[in-house]
Amino acid sequence: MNHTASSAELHSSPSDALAPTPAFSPLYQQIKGLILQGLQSGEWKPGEVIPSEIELAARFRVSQGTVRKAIDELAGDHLLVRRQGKGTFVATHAEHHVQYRFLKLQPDNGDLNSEGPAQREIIDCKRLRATAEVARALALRAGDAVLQVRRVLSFSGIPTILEDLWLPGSPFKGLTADLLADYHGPMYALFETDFGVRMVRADEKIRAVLPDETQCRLLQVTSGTPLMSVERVAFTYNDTPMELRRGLYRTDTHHYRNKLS
Amino acid sequence: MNHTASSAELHSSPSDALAPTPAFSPLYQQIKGLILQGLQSGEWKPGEVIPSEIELAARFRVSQGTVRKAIDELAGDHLLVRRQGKGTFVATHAEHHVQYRFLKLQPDNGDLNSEGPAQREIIDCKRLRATAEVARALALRAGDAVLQVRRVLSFSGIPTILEDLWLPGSPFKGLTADLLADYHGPMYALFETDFGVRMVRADEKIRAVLPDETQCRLLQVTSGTPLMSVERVAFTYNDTPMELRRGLYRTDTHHYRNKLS
DNA sequence: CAGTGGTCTAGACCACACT
DNA sequence: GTGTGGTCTAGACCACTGC
Repeated sequence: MNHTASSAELHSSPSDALAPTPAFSPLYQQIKGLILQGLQSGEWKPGEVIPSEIELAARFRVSQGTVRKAIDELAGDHLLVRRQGKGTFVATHAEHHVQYRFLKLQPDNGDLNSEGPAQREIIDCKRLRATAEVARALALRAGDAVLQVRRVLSFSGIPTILEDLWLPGSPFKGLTADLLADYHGPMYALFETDFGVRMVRADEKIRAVLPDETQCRLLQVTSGTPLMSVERVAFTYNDTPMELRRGLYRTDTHHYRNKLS
Repeated sequence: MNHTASSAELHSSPSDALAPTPAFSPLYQQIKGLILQGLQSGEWKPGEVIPSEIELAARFRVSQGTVRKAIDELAGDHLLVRRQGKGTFVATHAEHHVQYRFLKLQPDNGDLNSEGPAQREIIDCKRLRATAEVARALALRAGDAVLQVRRVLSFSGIPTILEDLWLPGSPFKGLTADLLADYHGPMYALFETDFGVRMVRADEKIRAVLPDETQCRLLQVTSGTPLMSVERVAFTYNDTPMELRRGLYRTDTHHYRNKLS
């Protein structure tokens, strides 16, 4: 194919000469954007196969190598998963292997499987109006409808994590305490299947804090027990914030693990 | 070139048929290993350029594309840095841009530059014998010589981080409190220039704790103040542990930031 | 200008999964 | 066997750096 011609189609119009950058972007970046569109639009849903590299190359009128590089980057971002001989799949939080990808707390004896799955208890799930703080985190306006969920996770019967979640009201219309309680599996998997919201990345701010009275009761600790406060904002495609989560972690039997590189 | 012939040279001997895996590894992985050797052996030092892709391709008798893929992975691991038009460089902790790559604590008002560099105070630097715990972390034997360093980092005059470091004795022979105090820049940069030790990755275990009396004094906090305990093991090439570091972070004006993806 | 990394292509062949 | 992703090659051209 003629590369120059095709990239002219894909490039932003050269007429906006006012742009500070010439806005050149390589073909594979543009292909990446097109595949991303397919993911956002729901053309390919979590867990499904996307078309083969050859098909995509034909559709976008580029070489297979260019599609390959685009998919490589998307796989690197954990948006796609490649499986040799089978195809390329849309990543999902519902797989047993990568379950709890965003939960970094683990038992002190590195044995992740020994303690089994967490026991979950939904304390509360109510509809309310966003405070200024919640609105800012979720890119809403103060007063917009939000859902608040409070739950406790226990390991081996010991309450270990107390979480408060805030979710934007409209995408999560229909979410109830019962729905959460009945679902077995990661909450982010439920969000995918029932609300079409896939969490792609997250930002955490961590501090050491002391619990208030309510928190003491729910986590069964005394008021002087130091806890980790983990404030997380999770994003879908397009860097849209879709969840604010405040976690309180007991770190007497568990620790937060971070790999730096 | 004849690919099969060349990879036969690079592959591990096919005679060890007892290996559970056929031990097949792609050419670019083997090239990656060869470049890694050059880095470990000190053939190319931090901050220096490595030979161009074309030169390496000629040296290893493979195509430029194969060298490219090897370098791509090493750059992804932050072992190399590519600079278009200039060449490929060995990564270093001495660059202003990526300084403190492993320090995730930052001021609550996201302004990383406003507070300027940390004030450092070396409290102690002494030679002693490894406890069982330190020995395990550093892959030494209990009783082996180690160096222990204690220091405090302050931001805007507020003592914020108290760190204890343990380093294996032999690679760091000659490290003194004066050397540390006189050096301006990241400690890991000093390790590179003066001891030929480059830290490549690290593992952190984080907890919330309360300080003991000594820690209270050094950080100027009361005994009930919750602090973050950050236990880090840092590794050089070949996954060799070279540092155990226990940090105590005040999180009243700062927080630990973690990006999940 | 020459040299470097960055992109794109086309084609061959290998490894793996399913049927 | 057929189709998928994975590897390797060779060659062309682009973008950036510094002489």
